[in-house]
Amino acid sequence: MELALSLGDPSKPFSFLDKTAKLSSKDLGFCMGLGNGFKSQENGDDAFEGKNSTDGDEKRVSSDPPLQLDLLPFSPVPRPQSSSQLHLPWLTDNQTDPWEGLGRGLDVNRLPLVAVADEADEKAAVSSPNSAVSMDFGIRNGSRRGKKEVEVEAVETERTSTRASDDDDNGSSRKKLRLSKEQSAFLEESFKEHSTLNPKQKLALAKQLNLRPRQIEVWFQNRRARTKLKQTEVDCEYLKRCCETLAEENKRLQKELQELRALKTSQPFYMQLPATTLTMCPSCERVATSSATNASASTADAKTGGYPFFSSTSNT
DNA sequence: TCATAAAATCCCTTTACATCA
DNA sequence: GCTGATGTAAAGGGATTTTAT
Repeated sequence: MELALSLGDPSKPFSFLDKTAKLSSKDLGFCMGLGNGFKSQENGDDAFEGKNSTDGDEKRVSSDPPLQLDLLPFSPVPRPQSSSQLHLPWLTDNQTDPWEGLGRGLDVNRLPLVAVADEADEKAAVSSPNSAVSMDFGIRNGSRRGKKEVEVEAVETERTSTRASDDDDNGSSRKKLRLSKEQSAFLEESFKEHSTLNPKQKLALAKQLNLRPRQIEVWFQNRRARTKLKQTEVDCEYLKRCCETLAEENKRLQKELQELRALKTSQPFYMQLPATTLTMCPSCERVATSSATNASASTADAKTGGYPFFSSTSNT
């Protein structure tokens, strides 16, 4: 689906696409895009890919519009911290090894043993999606949490690990686990950088967070969906306001037109003045200003039987 | 070069579970 | 403790793209 609506400057109907235009609330014009079809320029795969432009995944066009909302004159929520602080594995441009920096990442005190493990461990991680190691993530990360929270998480750890073992027994049961705050935060940071992942990045994240790649994938899918939903809500709100504004404007113009018509009726020769010439299409009765000269106005008078409003010029 | 199947990934929708008031 | 609302992880399905044959 693709919906584009443009009011205002026709030369830049989609100024938000070139990312440089920031529409202000003072601008009468606005542009918006909903739905699919726009490649995210902001994502600029290179920044995400580092040098891994040969992965093939970068060719995929993100169907999401840029995350940043250009419709409304609000300031986007400032990012709490730069990605460099987190050292996301793929953010170092000169990095050829995707695993380089994993350990630096969240400074988990060398926590993710799986991060230094070989590929064989990935399968192990698959079988234990949310093991105690990952649940311990935040604690080792030095996050300040209350005792209760830690206790809850401990219980949750036990529960999830139990569930995981249950799932191993019964693969048909749907497992529902809560990602830890640290995992969510890290995923959020990753998402801020790029809303889509290539397989390498997915694997890196999975190892970093000790989750299954499928979980990373699903999380990003759900996250994109949430973003899109919020975006749609904001867009709808803005469109609603625009609609109201336009309705008011229309009402005002209609009223003005009515007054002019009344004036015309009461003062047939009012428009002998060399003022701005108004033209009206006789068929659709739309009025528009024109640069008509007095001469043309007088010509119109002749053609319209002395009614200067009705110019022969059709501006519709 | 073209056709095609397989794989991967996406989005969308739905379901199921966790949490909270 | 029960219940409804909400949030979200996960699954399933269809569409699209890429790749190998």
